[in-house]
Amino acid sequence: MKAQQDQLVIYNSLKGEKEVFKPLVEGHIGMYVCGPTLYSEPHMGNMRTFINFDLIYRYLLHLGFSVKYVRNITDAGHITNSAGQEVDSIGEAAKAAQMQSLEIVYKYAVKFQELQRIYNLLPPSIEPTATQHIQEQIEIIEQILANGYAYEVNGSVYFDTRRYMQDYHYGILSGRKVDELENETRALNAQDEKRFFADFALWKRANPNDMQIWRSPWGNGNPGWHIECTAMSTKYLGKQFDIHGGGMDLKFPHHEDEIAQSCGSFGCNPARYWMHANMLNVNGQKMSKSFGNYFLPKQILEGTTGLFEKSYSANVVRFFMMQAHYRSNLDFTQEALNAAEKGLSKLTDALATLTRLQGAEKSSFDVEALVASFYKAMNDDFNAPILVANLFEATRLINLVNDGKEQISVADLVLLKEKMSAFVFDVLGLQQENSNSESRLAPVMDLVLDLRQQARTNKDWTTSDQIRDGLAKAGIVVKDGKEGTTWS
RNA sequence: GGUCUCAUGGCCGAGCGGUUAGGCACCGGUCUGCAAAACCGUCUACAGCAGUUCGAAUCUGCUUGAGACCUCCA
Repeated sequence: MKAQQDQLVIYNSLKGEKEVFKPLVEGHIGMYVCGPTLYSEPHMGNMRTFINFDLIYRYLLHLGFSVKYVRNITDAGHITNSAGQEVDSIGEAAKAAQMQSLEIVYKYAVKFQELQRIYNLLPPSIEPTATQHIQEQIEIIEQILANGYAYEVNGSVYFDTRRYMQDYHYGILSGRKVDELENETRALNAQDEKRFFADFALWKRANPNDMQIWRSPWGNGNPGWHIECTAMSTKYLGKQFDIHGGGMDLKFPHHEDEIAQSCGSFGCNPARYWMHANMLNVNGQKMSKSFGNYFLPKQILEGTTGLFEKSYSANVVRFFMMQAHYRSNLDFTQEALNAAEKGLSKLTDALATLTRLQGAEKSSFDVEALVASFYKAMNDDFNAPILVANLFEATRLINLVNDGKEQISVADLVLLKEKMSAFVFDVLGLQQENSNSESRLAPVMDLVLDLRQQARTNKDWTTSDQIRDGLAKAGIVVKDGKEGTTWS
Protein backbone atom coordinates (compact mmCIF):
# COMPACT_ATOMS: atom_id res chain seq x y z
CA MET A 1 0.00 0.00 0.00
CA LYS A 2 2.94 2.31 0.60
CA ALA A 3 3.68 2.29 -3.13
CA GLN A 4 0.08 3.19 -3.88
CA GLN A 5 0.11 5.94 -1.23
CA ASP A 6 3.06 7.55 -2.97
CA GLN A 7 1.23 7.70 -6.29
CA LEU A 8 -1.80 9.59 -5.08
CA VAL A 9 -2.35 12.84 -6.95
CA ILE A 10 -4.75 15.51 -5.72
CA TYR A 11 -6.06 18.62 -7.44
CA ASN A 12 -5.15 21.48 -5.12
CA SER A 13 -7.50 24.45 -5.48
CA LEU A 14 -4.85 26.62 -3.90
CA LYS A 15 -2.50 26.08 -6.85
CA GLY A 16 -5.10 25.31 -9.48
CA GLU A 17 -3.33 22.12 -10.48
CA LYS A 18 -2.81 18.49 -9.60
CA GLU A 19 -0.02 17.69 -7.16
CA VAL A 20 1.51 14.51 -5.82
CA PHE A 21 0.09 14.15 -2.35
CA LYS A 22 2.60 14.25 0.51
CA PRO A 23 1.18 14.28 4.02
CA LEU A 24 2.89 16.35 6.71
CA VAL A 25 3.51 13.19 8.72
CA GLU A 26 4.08 10.07 6.66
CA GLY A 27 1.16 7.68 6.78
CA HIS A 28 -1.07 10.13 8.66
CA ILE A 29 -3.64 12.57 7.32
CA GLY A 30 -5.58 15.37 8.93
CA MET A 31 -8.68 16.33 6.94
CA TYR A 32 -11.25 19.02 7.70
CA VAL A 33 -14.50 19.40 5.77
CA CYS A 34 -17.06 22.14 6.26
CA GLY A 35 -20.29 20.52 7.35
CA PRO A 36 -23.90 21.66 7.28
CA THR A 37 -25.56 24.61 8.94
CA LEU A 38 -28.49 23.15 10.78
CA TYR A 39 -31.23 25.69 10.29
CA SER A 40 -33.01 23.44 7.79
CA GLU A 41 -32.89 19.92 6.48
CA PRO A 42 -29.90 19.25 4.20
CA HIS A 43 -31.00 18.84 0.59
CA MET A 44 -29.64 16.48 -2.06
CA GLY A 45 -27.07 19.00 -3.24
CA ASN A 46 -25.64 19.32 0.25
CA MET A 47 -25.46 15.56 0.44
CA ARG A 48 -23.45 15.33 -2.76
CA THR A 49 -20.55 17.16 -1.16
CA PHE A 50 -20.63 14.94 1.91
CA ILE A 51 -20.88 11.81 -0.23
CA ASN A 52 -17.90 12.94 -2.30
CA PHE A 53 -15.76 13.60 0.74
CA ASP A 54 -16.89 10.27 2.14
CA LEU A 55 -15.51 8.67 -1.03
CA ILE A 56 -12.23 10.53 -0.53
CA TYR A 57 -12.07 9.52 3.15
CA ARG A 58 -12.83 5.91 2.27
CA TYR A 59 -10.11 5.73 -0.39
CA LEU A 60 -7.52 7.28 1.91
CA LEU A 61 -8.42 4.64 4.51
CA HIS A 62 -8.22 1.93 1.87
CA LEU A 63 -4.71 3.07 0.99
CA GLY A 64 -3.77 2.40 4.59
CA PHE A 65 -3.48 5.98 5.76
CA SER A 66 -4.38 6.76 9.34
CA VAL A 67 -6.92 9.55 8.79
CA LYS A 68 -8.30 12.00 11.30
CA TYR A 69 -11.43 13.33 9.61
CA VAL A 70 -13.11 16.34 11.20
CA ARG A 71 -16.41 17.62 9.86
CA ASN A 72 -18.11 20.38 11.80
CA ILE A 73 -21.74 21.13 12.46
CA THR A 74 -22.60 24.82 12.38
CA ASP A 75 -25.10 25.57 15.11
CA ALA A 76 -24.35 29.26 15.70
CA GLY A 77 -22.82 32.25 13.99
CA HIS A 78 -23.68 35.51 12.35
CA ILE A 79 -23.67 35.78 8.59
CA THR A 80 -23.84 38.76 6.30
CA ASN A 81 -27.13 38.93 4.43
CA SER A 82 -27.96 40.58 1.13
CA ALA A 83 -28.57 43.90 2.83
CA GLY A 84 -25.12 43.79 4.35
CA GLN A 85 -26.43 43.11 7.82
CA GLU A 86 -25.14 40.48 10.17
CA VAL A 87 -27.89 38.02 10.97
CA ASP A 88 -28.28 34.85 12.98
CA SER A 89 -29.89 32.49 10.45
CA ILE A 90 -30.39 29.75 13.00
CA GLY A 91 -32.07 32.16 15.38
CA GLU A 92 -34.27 33.43 12.57
CA ALA A 93 -35.32 29.91 11.60
CA ALA A 94 -35.97 29.09 15.25
CA LYS A 95 -38.17 32.15 15.70
CA ALA A 96 -40.12 31.33 12.56
CA ALA A 97 -40.77 27.84 13.90
CA GLN A 98 -41.42 29.15 17.42
CA MET A 99 -38.58 27.08 18.78
CA GLN A 100 -35.34 27.63 20.65
CA SER A 101 -32.12 27.76 18.63
CA LEU A 102 -30.87 24.56 20.22
CA GLU A 103 -34.20 22.90 19.53
CA ILE A 104 -34.06 23.55 15.81
CA VAL A 105 -30.41 22.56 15.61
CA TYR A 106 -31.12 19.33 17.42
CA LYS A 107 -34.09 18.57 15.19
CA TYR A 108 -32.00 18.80 12.03
CA ALA A 109 -28.96 17.15 13.59
CA VAL A 110 -31.06 14.05 14.14
CA LYS A 111 -32.20 14.15 10.51
CA PHE A 112 -28.67 14.61 9.29
CA GLN A 113 -27.50 11.61 11.30
CA GLU A 114 -30.27 9.55 9.76
CA LEU A 115 -29.28 10.66 6.25
CA GLN A 116 -25.67 9.75 6.88
CA ARG A 117 -26.75 6.27 7.83
CA ILE A 118 -29.07 5.88 4.84
CA TYR A 119 -26.50 7.12 2.35
CA ASN A 120 -23.81 5.00 3.98
CA LEU A 121 -21.45 7.80 5.04
CA LEU A 122 -18.72 6.72 7.41
CA PRO A 123 -18.86 8.77 10.58
CA PRO A 124 -16.04 11.32 10.79
CA SER A 125 -13.50 10.97 13.57
CA ILE A 126 -14.96 14.06 15.24
CA GLU A 127 -18.08 16.11 14.51
CA PRO A 128 -17.59 19.25 16.59
CA THR A 129 -20.13 22.05 16.87
CA ALA A 130 -19.54 25.79 16.94
CA THR A 131 -21.32 26.35 20.25
CA GLN A 132 -19.01 23.90 22.00
CA HIS A 133 -16.00 25.96 20.90
CA ILE A 134 -16.86 29.55 21.75
CA GLN A 135 -13.84 29.85 24.06
CA GLU A 136 -11.47 28.65 21.35
CA GLN A 137 -12.97 31.11 18.90
CA ILE A 138 -12.51 33.96 21.37
CA GLU A 139 -8.89 33.00 21.92
CA ILE A 140 -8.13 33.08 18.21
CA ILE A 141 -9.83 36.46 17.84
CA GLU A 142 -7.69 37.75 20.70
CA GLN A 143 -4.60 36.48 18.93
CA ILE A 144 -5.61 38.17 15.68
CA LEU A 145 -6.21 41.42 17.60
CA ALA A 146 -2.85 41.09 19.33
CA ASN A 147 -1.21 40.63 15.93
CA GLY A 148 -2.86 43.80 14.70
CA TYR A 149 -5.05 42.26 12.01
CA ALA A 150 -8.38 43.12 13.63
CA TYR A 151 -10.05 46.01 15.41
CA GLU A 152 -12.87 46.42 17.91
CA VAL A 153 -15.82 48.76 17.42
CA ASN A 154 -18.64 49.04 19.95
CA GLY A 155 -18.32 45.48 21.18
CA SER A 156 -17.85 43.94 17.75
CA VAL A 157 -14.54 42.80 16.27
CA TYR A 158 -13.73 42.99 12.56
CA PHE A 159 -10.92 41.54 10.54
CA ASP A 160 -8.73 44.32 9.16
CA THR A 161 -8.31 43.29 5.55
CA ARG A 162 -6.27 46.31 4.48
CA ARG A 163 -3.76 45.79 7.28
CA TYR A 164 -3.63 42.07 6.47
CA MET A 165 -2.92 42.76 2.82
CA GLN A 166 0.29 44.55 3.77
CA ASP A 167 1.72 41.22 4.97
CA TYR A 168 -0.29 38.52 3.24
CA HIS A 169 -2.15 37.81 0.04
CA TYR A 170 -5.90 38.16 0.52
CA GLY A 171 -7.39 36.30 -2.46
CA ILE A 172 -4.74 33.61 -2.62
CA LEU A 173 -7.40 30.87 -2.84
CA SER A 174 -10.21 32.49 -4.77
CA GLY A 175 -8.03 34.56 -7.07
CA ARG A 176 -10.03 37.66 -6.22
CA LYS A 177 -8.46 41.06 -6.29
CA VAL A 178 -9.70 43.38 -3.62
CA ASP A 179 -9.58 46.52 -5.76
CA GLU A 180 -11.75 44.77 -8.36
CA LEU A 181 -14.16 43.64 -5.68
CA GLU A 182 -14.52 47.13 -4.34
CA ASN A 183 -16.20 48.57 -7.40
CA GLU A 184 -18.78 45.83 -7.57
CA THR A 185 -19.64 45.44 -3.94
CA ARG A 186 -22.30 47.42 -2.20
CA ALA A 187 -21.00 50.59 -0.63
CA LEU A 188 -20.51 50.81 3.10
CA ASN A 189 -23.59 52.35 4.56
CA ALA A 190 -23.35 55.11 7.09
CA GLN A 191 -24.13 52.86 10.02
CA ASP A 192 -21.55 50.30 9.06
CA GLU A 193 -18.81 49.92 11.62
CA LYS A 194 -16.38 48.37 9.19
CA ARG A 195 -13.45 50.49 8.13
CA PHE A 196 -13.21 48.79 4.77
CA PHE A 197 -15.76 47.01 2.64
CA ALA A 198 -13.84 43.72 2.59
CA ASP A 199 -13.54 43.51 6.38
CA PHE A 200 -15.62 40.79 7.98
CA ALA A 201 -16.97 40.15 11.45
CA LEU A 202 -15.03 37.97 13.87
CA TRP A 203 -17.31 38.81 16.77
CA LYS A 204 -20.65 40.57 16.71
CA ARG A 205 -22.11 42.29 19.77
CA ALA A 206 -25.47 40.99 20.97
CA ASN A 207 -28.75 42.34 19.71
CA PRO A 208 -31.59 42.67 22.22
CA ASN A 209 -33.57 39.92 20.50
CA ASP A 210 -30.73 37.40 20.05
CA MET A 211 -31.67 33.92 21.10
CA GLN A 212 -28.15 32.85 21.98
CA ILE A 213 -25.51 35.07 23.57
CA TRP A 214 -22.00 34.43 24.85
CA ARG A 215 -19.69 36.48 27.04
CA SER A 216 -16.45 37.77 25.61
CA PRO A 217 -13.75 40.31 26.41
CA TRP A 218 -15.68 42.69 24.14
CA GLY A 219 -19.02 42.16 25.87
CA ASN A 220 -21.91 39.83 25.13
CA GLY A 221 -22.26 38.68 21.57
CA ASN A 222 -21.97 36.00 18.90
CA PRO A 223 -19.05 34.65 16.90
CA GLY A 224 -18.76 35.55 13.22
CA TRP A 225 -19.50 33.00 10.53
CA HIS A 226 -15.96 32.06 9.51
CA ILE A 227 -14.11 31.85 12.81
CA GLU A 228 -15.66 28.58 13.98
CA CYS A 229 -13.93 26.53 11.31
CA THR A 230 -10.58 28.06 12.16
CA ALA A 231 -11.12 27.31 15.85
CA MET A 232 -12.21 23.73 15.38
CA SER A 233 -9.74 22.73 12.69
CA THR A 234 -6.91 24.17 14.78
CA LYS A 235 -8.06 22.47 17.95
CA TYR A 236 -8.34 18.99 16.45
CA LEU A 237 -5.82 19.03 13.62
CA GLY A 238 -3.30 21.69 14.57
CA LYS A 239 -2.33 25.00 13.03
CA GLN A 240 -1.48 23.30 9.79
CA PHE A 241 -2.93 20.06 8.47
CA ASP A 242 -3.17 18.18 5.18
CA ILE A 243 -6.57 18.56 3.52
CA HIS A 244 -9.30 21.14 3.84
CA GLY A 245 -12.46 20.45 1.87
CA GLY A 246 -15.89 21.84 1.26
CA GLY A 247 -18.35 22.80 -1.43
CA MET A 248 -17.21 24.97 -4.32
CA ASP A 249 -19.54 27.74 -3.16
CA LEU A 250 -17.58 28.10 0.08
CA LYS A 251 -14.37 29.02 -1.69
CA PHE A 252 -15.17 32.69 -1.40
CA PRO A 253 -15.54 34.22 1.04
CA HIS A 254 -15.63 31.44 3.65
CA HIS A 255 -12.40 29.60 2.86
CA GLU A 256 -10.57 32.74 1.84
CA ASP A 257 -11.43 34.20 5.25
CA GLU A 258 -10.37 31.03 7.03
CA ILE A 259 -6.96 31.39 5.44
CA ALA A 260 -6.83 35.03 6.50
CA GLN A 261 -7.77 34.13 10.07
CA SER A 262 -5.14 31.40 10.30
CA CYS A 263 -2.44 33.57 8.79
CA GLY A 264 -3.54 36.46 10.97
CA SER A 265 -3.30 34.44 14.15
CA PHE A 266 -0.70 31.72 13.52
CA GLY A 267 1.10 33.01 10.46
CA CYS A 268 0.30 30.09 8.17
CA ASN A 269 -2.28 28.79 5.74
CA PRO A 270 -4.15 26.09 7.67
CA ALA A 271 -4.16 23.46 4.94
CA ARG A 272 -1.64 22.23 2.38
CA TYR A 273 -4.30 20.91 0.01
CA TRP A 274 -7.63 22.65 -0.53
CA MET A 275 -10.27 20.52 -2.21
CA HIS A 276 -13.59 21.75 -3.57
CA ALA A 277 -16.50 19.54 -4.55
CA ASN A 278 -18.73 20.74 -7.33
CA MET A 279 -22.45 21.40 -7.24
CA LEU A 280 -25.43 19.26 -8.05
CA ASN A 281 -27.58 20.66 -10.83
CA VAL A 282 -31.24 20.37 -11.62
CA ASN A 283 -32.07 21.32 -15.20
CA GLY A 284 -28.64 22.84 -15.61
CA GLN A 285 -28.87 25.07 -12.59
CA LYS A 286 -27.30 24.70 -9.16
CA MET A 287 -29.64 23.10 -6.64
CA SER A 288 -30.17 25.61 -3.88
CA LYS A 289 -32.68 26.85 -1.41
CA SER A 290 -32.79 30.32 -2.90
CA PHE A 291 -33.62 28.99 -6.39
CA GLY A 292 -36.23 26.72 -4.86
CA ASN A 293 -35.20 23.88 -7.17
CA TYR A 294 -34.09 21.55 -4.41
CA PHE A 295 -35.43 18.28 -3.14
CA LEU A 296 -34.65 16.37 0.00
CA PRO A 297 -32.61 13.17 0.15
CA LYS A 298 -35.58 11.33 1.61
CA GLN A 299 -37.91 12.45 -1.15
CA ILE A 300 -35.94 10.63 -3.79
CA LEU A 301 -36.14 7.44 -1.73
CA GLU A 302 -39.88 7.86 -1.42
CA GLY A 303 -40.43 8.98 -5.01
CA THR A 304 -41.96 12.26 -3.88
CA THR A 305 -39.58 14.76 -5.48
CA GLY A 306 -42.18 15.62 -8.10
CA LEU A 307 -39.41 15.42 -10.69
CA PHE A 308 -39.16 11.70 -11.31
CA GLU A 309 -41.75 9.04 -11.97
CA LYS A 310 -40.37 6.56 -9.50
CA SER A 311 -38.28 6.23 -6.37
CA TYR A 312 -34.61 5.28 -6.23
CA SER A 313 -32.66 3.61 -3.45
CA ALA A 314 -29.87 5.45 -1.63
CA ASN A 315 -27.51 2.91 -3.15
CA VAL A 316 -28.59 3.88 -6.68
CA VAL A 317 -28.28 7.58 -5.91
CA ARG A 318 -24.83 7.07 -4.50
CA PHE A 319 -23.75 4.98 -7.49
CA PHE A 320 -25.15 7.62 -9.81
CA MET A 321 -22.98 10.24 -8.11
CA MET A 322 -19.92 8.02 -8.32
CA GLN A 323 -20.20 8.09 -12.11
CA ALA A 324 -19.31 11.78 -12.17
CA HIS A 325 -16.06 13.28 -10.96
CA TYR A 326 -16.28 15.24 -7.71
CA ARG A 327 -15.00 18.41 -9.42
CA SER A 328 -17.62 18.30 -12.19
CA ASN A 329 -21.15 19.56 -12.16
CA LEU A 330 -23.68 16.77 -12.14
CA ASP A 331 -27.16 16.88 -13.59
CA PHE A 332 -29.94 14.92 -11.96
CA THR A 333 -32.26 13.51 -14.62
CA GLN A 334 -34.61 10.59 -14.62
CA GLU A 335 -32.97 8.89 -17.58
CA ALA A 336 -29.57 9.11 -15.91
CA LEU A 337 -30.95 7.70 -12.66
CA ASN A 338 -32.55 4.80 -14.52
CA ALA A 339 -29.22 4.15 -16.21
CA ALA A 340 -27.50 4.11 -12.82
CA GLU A 341 -30.09 1.71 -11.44
CA LYS A 342 -29.60 -0.80 -14.22
CA GLY A 343 -25.84 -0.40 -14.25
CA LEU A 344 -25.61 -0.98 -10.52
CA SER A 345 -27.63 -4.14 -10.72
CA LYS A 346 -25.38 -5.38 -13.51
CA LEU A 347 -22.36 -4.72 -11.31
CA THR A 348 -23.80 -6.40 -8.21
CA ASP A 349 -24.95 -9.38 -10.27
CA ALA A 350 -21.39 -9.81 -11.48
CA LEU A 351 -20.14 -9.71 -7.89
CA ALA A 352 -22.55 -12.53 -7.07
CA THR A 353 -21.39 -14.45 -10.14
CA LEU A 354 -17.79 -13.96 -9.07
CA THR A 355 -18.36 -15.93 -5.86
CA ARG A 356 -19.58 -18.90 -7.89
CA LEU A 357 -16.73 -19.03 -10.43
CA GLN A 358 -14.35 -21.97 -10.54
CA GLY A 359 -10.64 -21.25 -10.74
CA ALA A 360 -8.70 -22.69 -13.66
CA GLU A 361 -5.03 -23.54 -14.24
CA LYS A 362 -4.21 -20.12 -15.53
CA SER A 363 -5.90 -16.89 -16.51
CA SER A 364 -6.65 -15.94 -20.08
CA PHE A 365 -6.53 -12.23 -19.26
CA ASP A 366 -4.38 -9.97 -17.09
CA VAL A 367 -6.09 -9.75 -13.72
CA GLU A 368 -3.28 -7.86 -12.06
CA ALA A 369 -3.43 -5.15 -14.70
CA LEU A 370 -7.18 -4.95 -14.19
CA VAL A 371 -6.75 -4.47 -10.44
CA ALA A 372 -3.98 -1.96 -11.05
CA SER A 373 -6.40 0.04 -13.20
CA PHE A 374 -8.67 0.45 -10.16
CA TYR A 375 -5.85 2.06 -8.21
CA LYS A 376 -4.69 4.12 -11.17
CA ALA A 377 -8.14 5.65 -11.52
CA MET A 378 -8.52 6.59 -7.87
CA ASN A 379 -4.93 7.74 -7.50
CA ASP A 380 -5.62 10.31 -10.21
CA ASP A 381 -7.49 12.79 -8.04
CA PHE A 382 -10.13 10.27 -6.95
CA ASN A 383 -11.45 9.61 -10.45
CA ALA A 384 -14.42 7.45 -9.48
CA PRO A 385 -16.02 7.47 -12.97
CA ILE A 386 -12.91 5.83 -14.40
CA LEU A 387 -12.93 3.34 -11.54
CA VAL A 388 -16.55 2.51 -12.33
CA ALA A 389 -15.70 2.04 -16.03
CA ASN A 390 -12.89 -0.34 -15.03
CA LEU A 391 -15.22 -2.23 -12.70
CA PHE A 392 -17.55 -2.70 -15.68
CA GLU A 393 -14.63 -4.07 -17.68
CA ALA A 394 -14.14 -6.56 -14.85
CA THR A 395 -17.87 -7.30 -14.97
CA ARG A 396 -17.68 -8.15 -18.64
CA LEU A 397 -14.74 -10.50 -18.04
CA ILE A 398 -16.44 -12.17 -15.07
CA ASN A 399 -19.46 -12.89 -17.25
CA LEU A 400 -17.27 -14.27 -20.01
CA VAL A 401 -15.57 -16.60 -17.53
CA ASN A 402 -19.01 -17.64 -16.38
CA ASP A 403 -19.91 -18.46 -19.99
CA GLY A 404 -16.71 -20.49 -20.38
CA LYS A 405 -15.25 -18.07 -22.91
CA GLU A 406 -12.43 -16.83 -20.67
CA GLN A 407 -10.53 -18.40 -17.79
CA ILE A 408 -9.22 -17.22 -14.46
CA SER A 409 -6.64 -18.90 -12.25
CA VAL A 410 -7.36 -19.82 -8.65
CA ALA A 411 -4.93 -17.19 -7.35
CA ASP A 412 -6.31 -14.49 -9.64
CA LEU A 413 -9.83 -15.38 -8.58
CA VAL A 414 -8.92 -14.75 -4.95
CA LEU A 415 -7.30 -11.43 -5.88
CA LEU A 416 -10.21 -10.26 -8.01
CA LYS A 417 -12.80 -11.17 -5.38
CA GLU A 418 -10.89 -9.27 -2.72
CA LYS A 419 -10.32 -6.15 -4.82
CA MET A 420 -13.75 -5.98 -6.43
CA SER A 421 -15.37 -6.20 -3.05
CA ALA A 422 -12.96 -3.64 -1.56
CA PHE A 423 -13.56 -1.07 -4.30
CA VAL A 424 -17.30 -1.57 -4.61
CA PHE A 425 -18.18 -1.71 -0.94
CA ASP A 426 -15.33 -0.11 1.01
CA VAL A 427 -14.25 2.60 -1.44
CA LEU A 428 -17.38 3.50 -3.41
CA GLY A 429 -19.43 2.88 -0.28
CA LEU A 430 -22.14 0.88 -2.01
CA GLN A 431 -24.20 -1.45 0.11
CA GLN A 432 -25.03 -5.08 -0.36
CA GLU A 433 -28.68 -5.17 -1.34
CA ASN A 434 -30.85 -7.25 0.95
CA SER A 435 -31.24 -10.70 -0.41
CA ASN A 436 -34.76 -11.78 -1.24
CA SER A 437 -34.24 -15.10 0.44
CA GLU A 438 -34.18 -13.34 3.79
CA SER A 439 -37.63 -11.82 3.50
CA ARG A 440 -40.80 -13.26 4.99
CA LEU A 441 -42.17 -13.50 1.48
CA ALA A 442 -39.57 -16.08 0.53
CA PRO A 443 -41.38 -19.24 1.67
CA VAL A 444 -44.58 -18.06 -0.01
CA MET A 445 -42.74 -17.32 -3.24
CA ASP A 446 -41.06 -20.72 -3.11
CA LEU A 447 -44.49 -22.31 -2.95
CA VAL A 448 -45.98 -20.22 -5.74
CA LEU A 449 -43.02 -20.74 -8.05
CA ASP A 450 -43.09 -24.45 -7.29
CA LEU A 451 -46.74 -24.61 -8.42
CA ARG A 452 -45.88 -22.64 -11.54
CA GLN A 453 -42.99 -25.00 -12.27
CA GLN A 454 -45.38 -27.96 -12.06
CA ALA A 455 -47.66 -26.27 -14.56
CA ARG A 456 -44.71 -25.60 -16.87
CA THR A 457 -43.58 -29.21 -16.64
CA ASN A 458 -47.08 -30.20 -17.74
CA LYS A 459 -46.88 -27.60 -20.51
CA ASP A 460 -49.89 -25.89 -18.97
CA TRP A 461 -48.83 -22.47 -20.24
CA THR A 462 -52.16 -20.88 -19.37
CA THR A 463 -51.70 -21.56 -15.68
CA SER A 464 -48.01 -20.69 -15.61
CA ASP A 465 -48.58 -17.39 -17.40
CA GLN A 466 -51.51 -16.61 -15.15
CA ILE A 467 -49.20 -16.92 -12.13
CA ARG A 468 -46.51 -14.85 -13.80
CA ASP A 469 -48.91 -12.07 -14.78
CA GLY A 470 -50.56 -12.09 -11.38
CA LEU A 471 -47.21 -11.66 -9.66
CA ALA A 472 -46.26 -8.91 -12.10
CA LYS A 473 -49.34 -6.99 -11.04
CA ALA A 474 -48.12 -7.26 -7.44
CA GLY A 475 -44.79 -5.80 -8.54
CA ILE A 476 -42.90 -9.08 -8.50
CA VAL A 477 -40.91 -9.94 -11.61
CA VAL A 478 -40.31 -13.59 -12.36
CA LYS A 479 -37.20 -14.54 -14.28
CA ASP A 480 -36.73 -17.98 -15.80
CA GLY A 481 -33.03 -18.68 -16.00
CA LYS A 482 -30.98 -21.72 -16.91
CA GLU A 483 -30.50 -22.60 -13.27
CA GLY A 484 -34.16 -22.24 -12.30
CA THR A 485 -36.57 -19.44 -11.65
CA THR A 486 -35.78 -16.35 -9.58
CA TRP A 487 -37.88 -13.34 -8.59
CA SER A 488 -37.41 -9.79 -7.50
C1' G B 1 -21.09 44.92 -14.66
C1' G B 2 -16.42 42.21 -12.76
C1' U B 3 -13.85 37.37 -12.00
C1' C B 4 -13.86 32.37 -13.35
C1' U B 5 -15.55 27.71 -15.36
C1' C B 6 -17.80 24.79 -18.96
C1' A B 7 -19.86 23.28 -24.11
C1' U B 8 -18.53 15.52 -25.89
C1' G B 9 -22.99 10.63 -29.81
C1' G B 10 -30.62 9.78 -28.09
C1' C B 11 -29.52 10.54 -22.31
C1' C B 12 -25.74 10.70 -18.19
C1' G B 13 -20.69 11.18 -18.19
C1' A B 14 -14.65 10.18 -18.63
C1' G B 15 -10.91 12.40 -21.45
C1' C B 16 -5.23 17.02 -20.19
C1' G B 17 -1.63 16.12 -28.41
C1' G B 18 -1.43 10.12 -31.48
C1' U B 19 -4.96 3.33 -28.45
C1' U B 20 -13.48 3.52 -30.57
C1' A B 21 -13.63 5.35 -21.70
C1' G B 22 -17.90 3.42 -19.27
C1' G B 23 -23.26 3.05 -18.08
C1' C B 24 -28.34 3.46 -20.05
C1' A B 25 -31.38 3.58 -24.52
C1' C B 26 -31.54 1.74 -29.71
C1' C B 27 -30.30 -2.34 -32.99
C1' G B 28 -28.45 -7.65 -33.94
C1' G B 29 -27.64 -12.39 -31.56
C1' U B 30 -27.55 -16.47 -27.51
C1' C B 31 -30.95 -18.50 -24.05
C1' U B 32 -36.42 -19.43 -23.47
C1' G B 33 -42.86 -22.93 -24.50
C1' C B 34 -43.57 -17.58 -25.21
C1' A B 35 -41.99 -13.40 -22.61
C1' A B 36 -39.08 -10.94 -19.20
C1' A B 37 -34.41 -11.06 -17.17
C1' A B 38 -29.44 -12.31 -18.02
C1' C B 39 -25.25 -12.62 -21.27
C1' C B 40 -22.47 -11.46 -25.95
C1' G B 41 -21.97 -8.09 -29.98
C1' U B 42 -23.01 -3.40 -32.63
C1' C B 43 -23.54 1.92 -32.31
C1' U B 44 -16.33 6.22 -33.95
C1' A B 45 -19.48 11.98 -30.91
C1' C B 46 -16.58 16.11 -29.35
C1' A B 47 -20.84 24.12 -30.20
C1' G B 48 -19.07 27.24 -34.65
C1' C B 49 -14.97 29.62 -37.33
C1' A B 50 -9.82 30.31 -37.91
C1' G B 51 -4.76 29.09 -36.36
C1' U B 52 -0.38 26.05 -34.21
C1' U B 53 1.24 20.83 -35.27
C1' C B 54 3.31 15.28 -39.14
C1' G B 55 -1.16 14.70 -36.08
C1' A B 56 -6.20 18.45 -31.99
C1' A B 57 -12.14 16.62 -28.41
C1' U B 58 -7.38 17.82 -26.10
C1' C B 59 -3.06 23.88 -27.38
C1' U B 60 -4.08 29.43 -29.18
C1' G B 61 -7.52 33.34 -30.87
C1' C B 62 -12.38 34.89 -32.04
C1' U B 63 -17.84 33.90 -32.14
C1' U B 64 -22.16 31.75 -29.96
C1' G B 65 -24.49 29.37 -25.77
C1' A B 66 -24.73 27.73 -20.53
C1' G B 67 -23.33 27.95 -15.47
C1' A B 68 -20.75 29.45 -10.80
C1' C B 69 -18.83 33.25 -7.61
C1' C B 70 -18.89 38.55 -6.43
C1' U B 71 -24.63 38.36 -0.54
C1' C B 72 -26.18 33.07 2.90
C1' C B 73 -25.55 28.46 0.53
C1' A B 74 -22.42 21.93 0.14
